[in-house]
Amino acid sequence: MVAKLSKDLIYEILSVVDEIPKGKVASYGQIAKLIDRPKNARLVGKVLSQASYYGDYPCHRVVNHAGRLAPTFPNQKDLLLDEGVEFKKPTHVDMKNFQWDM
DNA sequence: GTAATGACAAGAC
DNA sequence: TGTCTTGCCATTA
Repeated sequence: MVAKLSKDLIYEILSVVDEIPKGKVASYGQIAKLIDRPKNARLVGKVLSQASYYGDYPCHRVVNHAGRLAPTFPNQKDLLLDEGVEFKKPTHVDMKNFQWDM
């Protein structure tokens, strides 16, 4: 227990993250919209930073709108590559082909 | 109550 | 995609 965010937010966000199909990535904005909070993209990031504490969630499939990975999660790239997600650049995912298509 | 912070988004160039 | 600016929102001090 490091920082208690709204349990509602955490549950909703992690619930969506858990639905991201393997080999795909979703943007914070996408998730924010799915939880009915289109402007809470930043909150999503905060919750995700603690996601590992609340449970086992594929937070590595969540990237920002530019396809960049989390600054505190360097291993994220490796995990994505292992799932088939390609990187156009060392720091950017190929969003065009691997963004979660709903 | 106010200010600062953050794994961001969207628009403009 | 990259960088800069503005906007949003919840948490923390």
